[in-house]
Amino acid sequence: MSHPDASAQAPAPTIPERPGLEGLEERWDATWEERGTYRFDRSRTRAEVFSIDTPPPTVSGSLHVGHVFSYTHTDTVARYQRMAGKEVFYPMGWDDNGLPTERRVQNYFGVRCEPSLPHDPDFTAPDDAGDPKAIKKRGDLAISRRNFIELCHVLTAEDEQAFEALFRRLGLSVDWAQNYATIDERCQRVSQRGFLRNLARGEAYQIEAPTLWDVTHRTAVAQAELEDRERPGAYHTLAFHRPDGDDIHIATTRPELLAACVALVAHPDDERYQPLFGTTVTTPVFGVEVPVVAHELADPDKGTGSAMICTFGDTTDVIWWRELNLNVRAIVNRAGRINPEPPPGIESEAGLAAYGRLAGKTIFSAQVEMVEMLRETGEMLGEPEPITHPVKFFEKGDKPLEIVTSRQWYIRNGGRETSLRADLIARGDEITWHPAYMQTRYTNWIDGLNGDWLISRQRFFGVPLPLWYPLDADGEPVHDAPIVPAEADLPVDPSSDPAPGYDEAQRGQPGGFVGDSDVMDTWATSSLTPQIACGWEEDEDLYARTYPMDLRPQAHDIIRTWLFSTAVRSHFEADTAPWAHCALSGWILDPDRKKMSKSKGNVVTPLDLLDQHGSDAVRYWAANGRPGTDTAFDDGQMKIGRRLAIKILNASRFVLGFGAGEATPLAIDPAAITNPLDRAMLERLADLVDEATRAFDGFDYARALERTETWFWTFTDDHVELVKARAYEGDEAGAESARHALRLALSTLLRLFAPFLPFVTEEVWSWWRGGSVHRQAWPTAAELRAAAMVNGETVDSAMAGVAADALAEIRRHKTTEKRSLATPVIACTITDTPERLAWLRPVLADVAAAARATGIDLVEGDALSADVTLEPAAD
RNA sequence: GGGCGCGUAGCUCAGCUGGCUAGAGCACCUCCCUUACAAGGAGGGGGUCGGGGGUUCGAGUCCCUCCGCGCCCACCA
Repeated sequence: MSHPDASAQAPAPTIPERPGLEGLEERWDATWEERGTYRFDRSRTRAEVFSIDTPPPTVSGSLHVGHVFSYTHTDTVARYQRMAGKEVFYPMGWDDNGLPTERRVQNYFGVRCEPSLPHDPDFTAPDDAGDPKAIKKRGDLAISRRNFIELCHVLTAEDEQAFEALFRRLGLSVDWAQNYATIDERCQRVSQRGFLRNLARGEAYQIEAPTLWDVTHRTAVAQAELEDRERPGAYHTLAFHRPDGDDIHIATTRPELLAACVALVAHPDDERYQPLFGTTVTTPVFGVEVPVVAHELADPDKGTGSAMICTFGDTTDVIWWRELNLNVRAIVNRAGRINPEPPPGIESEAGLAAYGRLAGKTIFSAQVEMVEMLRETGEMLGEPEPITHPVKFFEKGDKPLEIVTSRQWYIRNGGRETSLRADLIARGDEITWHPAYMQTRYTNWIDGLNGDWLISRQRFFGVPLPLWYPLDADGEPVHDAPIVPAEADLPVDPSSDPAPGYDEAQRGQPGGFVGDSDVMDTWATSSLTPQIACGWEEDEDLYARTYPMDLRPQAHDIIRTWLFSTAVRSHFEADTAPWAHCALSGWILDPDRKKMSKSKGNVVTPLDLLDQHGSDAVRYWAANGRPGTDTAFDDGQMKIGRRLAIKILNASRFVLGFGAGEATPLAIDPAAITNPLDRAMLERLADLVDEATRAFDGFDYARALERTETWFWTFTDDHVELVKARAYEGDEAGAESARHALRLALSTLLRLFAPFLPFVTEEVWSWWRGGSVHRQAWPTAAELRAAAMVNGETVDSAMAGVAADALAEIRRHKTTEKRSLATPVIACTITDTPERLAWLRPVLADVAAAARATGIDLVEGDALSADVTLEPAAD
């Protein structure tokens, strides 16, 4: 073992007179950094390494309490693994890629990204950055994508420093030398290489198809980025006309799409409509002839049992359109407005005139106008009937999604292939889920996929798709023949780098090339965090020692995005699951049981929290949150944590206060531990170590903490009280036994607490022992049981409980008599069962001393009771 | 509509494969300066374990059902 920390010299014991928690965070963070306490030792083999796929927090403002919560959970596990003998690979990443950063940069600098502009190497950030008034006056500055990304780096660099400072203050045992940012050059390279590999193997493909489209951001979005929101709407009942003159009625919430109607649909078993299948009807207002078709997705119980199919109103329309081979009659453009030109099929004069009234309008205005026209023609039955219904939104958008046809890039994810779907579900079985039921969400998500993973985004601040297209003689791009870069040239930006084999002058020229202007979805990069962190194709030595990783900690709401997409990429790239374990953390709820969020204005600043309570105390609260369980924000728990930390300081000071005159002060010599009570205590401590170890091995840090804490308080209240007198003034062997046992217990407890309370445990460790407590070996039950043994004989740990019970019984009398616990006991008789008395006898002297009794008589009986006579109160 | 989780003391929660009188902390009440700690200590009150059935010698724990809460997913005319 050549770890730098192992060689640190043991300091001379120095125990402060009045130990405190103030300033521990700064002092120990600096020391850990200086000593390289958490530095990853890359000489270790894969089997010796525990690697963590740390979630890169989104750098778009500030960290919140939820981060403190979940990152603490991971850190306790990391610290445990490190002490248990693993070399922990614990990197940190920053997710500065994507829309949130883009928005901040636009607003902060007053710039707008224009991918068609050439890169300006001399560009510098505007002087008036951060001054909204000045920016408003001058207006937004259009800049190239590469310049825009440079600005993103400027702004995120500041955030990243603040984040690192907070995480250090919190005591995360991250190796800060292992750092990445999802928009940095290495990540772009890995991301683009990953995509090119997918492309080469046929796992990535492009297709022109109906796509979920956010009109605000003007970008395509993926299924995983959808959310439903309840919105007011209304059923409009419209009359379509049969050739025989009868009408057929359908209900719709989107009458503005009537011009996009390509068919009516009803369930094949619906007798009302069976006679009409195969016939045609004409649409109201526009007079377009459309077929009546049958499909089992039509629900006879909804509306009138028949629906109009439009291109495209919702995802069901897309299914019907595809499976029934219907026409395209698109009317909504990418800006969310009605196209100026009518779609094919509208040919009558009245129809064209009606369409003219809609052209160019927003969806909302078009609906108003359409309803007006339907009223005019009398083809709407009654009035619209208001309803509230769920509408699909882009999770970061504020207008309902539309569906437009566009050319996009996809990665296969099982959404269209049952065998791949089964393979990916099976990957879930290779991962141990904590808690186990979270795997169901993964499986359900894959089962519910209805398409492949759309990765292209019509945005700017992201990793560009590393592709160009040749232009034909007419200057039209040949999409089927994408030009790819050599991997050695990555990363590339096709909007400023010329395509291989072309000059920049040929950009946009007939016979030249054009760069793909899209970027990849942010998940397309973050799905590669194991590859990024472990140095895939960048540092093969590191990769071999760290991948596949041991642990992915993350929040449960992004199983469908981050977790799943990571599984997809590792499946394709390495034919393996990305990690052995994943641990899903819960939410932080505010005291009203609502999810904490910025918009509700109930976010507490993490730094304030750490200042107010101390990092160990905040970590204590966090570590009490069960894996996967939502937890209420509770500063009461932080106060308890603080008290625990202070108690550790005081108890340690007491335990280490003995034995200044010993030959080797503060040594721990198991051979000196001979007293049965001391030995029984160590037996119990061994049980605790077993339990804490088991809990940690199952990633149940909360249980490990709870058991350790309970044990510790019993230790201070009972054992320390019982042996105090003997440690002070007992005979030499008895005093030595008490002191050595106390020190062994303290050494063990400090190590058990170290994952939770890294600062206070390190502080105490430094008074007394060399090196960092965080690089010590995790305690074992075996060493404690061995220490508790004398001449190969063990003691029954029940002894400790019997002694504590007897003492409690005497204390009860003193309390009931309203006397101080220091009151001397003149006479005392303890009654208990023969079995328990047998345990009590060997430790009776300690009980008597702790009770301030000169002697205790024992009487056999049915159960514990005590007859106590106290020294009379002096008036 | 499907799936998952939760419902134990006023509050926050433990209670792991069913087993001694259902626990902890906080809050509340009483008492105690005791030479590690008053940022402490000793004690006390408080629960039909969401309701109802069932399996079992025995159920907070297993099964069924109902009620309530939360989350995820869904093709939402």
